[in-house]
Amino acid sequence: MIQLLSKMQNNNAINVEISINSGQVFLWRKNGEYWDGVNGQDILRIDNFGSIKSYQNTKTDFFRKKDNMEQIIKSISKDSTTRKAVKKYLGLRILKQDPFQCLISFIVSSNSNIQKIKTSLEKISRKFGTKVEFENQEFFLFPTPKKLAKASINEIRNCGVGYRAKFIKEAANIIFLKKIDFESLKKSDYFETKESICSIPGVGNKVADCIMLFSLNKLEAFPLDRWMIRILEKYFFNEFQLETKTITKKQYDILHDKIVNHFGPYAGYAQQFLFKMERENYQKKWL
DNA sequence: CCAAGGCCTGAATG
DNA sequence: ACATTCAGGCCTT
Repeated sequence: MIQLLSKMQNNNAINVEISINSGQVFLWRKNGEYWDGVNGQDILRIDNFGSIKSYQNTKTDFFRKKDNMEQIIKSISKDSTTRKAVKKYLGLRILKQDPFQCLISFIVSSNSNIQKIKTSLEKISRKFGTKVEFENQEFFLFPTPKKLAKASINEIRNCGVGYRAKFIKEAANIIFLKKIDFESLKKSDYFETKESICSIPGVGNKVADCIMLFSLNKLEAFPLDRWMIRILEKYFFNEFQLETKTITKKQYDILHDKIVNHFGPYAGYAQQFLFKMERENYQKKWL
């Protein structure tokens, strides 16, 4: 009985450090016992128990506390590799980010790495975001869609994003003009949402899955980057035979279908646990 | 529909 | 030192 109780508590626990250091967010820093980070037009301060203090006093469910982790873990634990990852990184959560910041972050992420993504996004915030003071410290909010839509490509490029600068400007403009509305996409299904955001320049399959998983509540999204492909080849060779070396759009769709068949509707959580485990195995740096 | 090549940049590799 | 390669992809040909 006591064992059962403690097991349940573990499954619902939140590990802030692990969650933030899992490649989902970039504008975060450790301040003593707190983690401070930029989330759109808000700044969050989080303590070790996952309690959130918000600059805008918004009640954001940043750690998705409403997700039933008991059920999710049970659902995705279809194989020994995933069970191992879940056990090792218990408390890892999918974070519910500001969608616009998430969109820009993952456009920046393409063909890049965490250190550089972080540097670029910090420059973008500092240059185009509003400076605010919170808990006696200086922060820059993430720029609004309007601000980035009006910025020149050269100004954006100077933040170290290279050829992605024009993607960022065009993406911001699409959101500013409300050609795509995140709130309505939150209510749409996976395929409809994916088709919509893949129309944004700089957004392909992988980036779209990140945006959907980390900010639009699509828990079946399963971002397939080089690391995940490597993981599938290494641990899931029998489950998902990868037919070609390069993942074309169609191959990506076929593979995603197989993945959801295997892991179920919360496949995105499986992805996050596996990704975290493998990156730690290779001692990759986070923030 | 698929394969191949180009792309900003900076850290790592030789 | 200095050149080449490579990294959480995407777009064009």
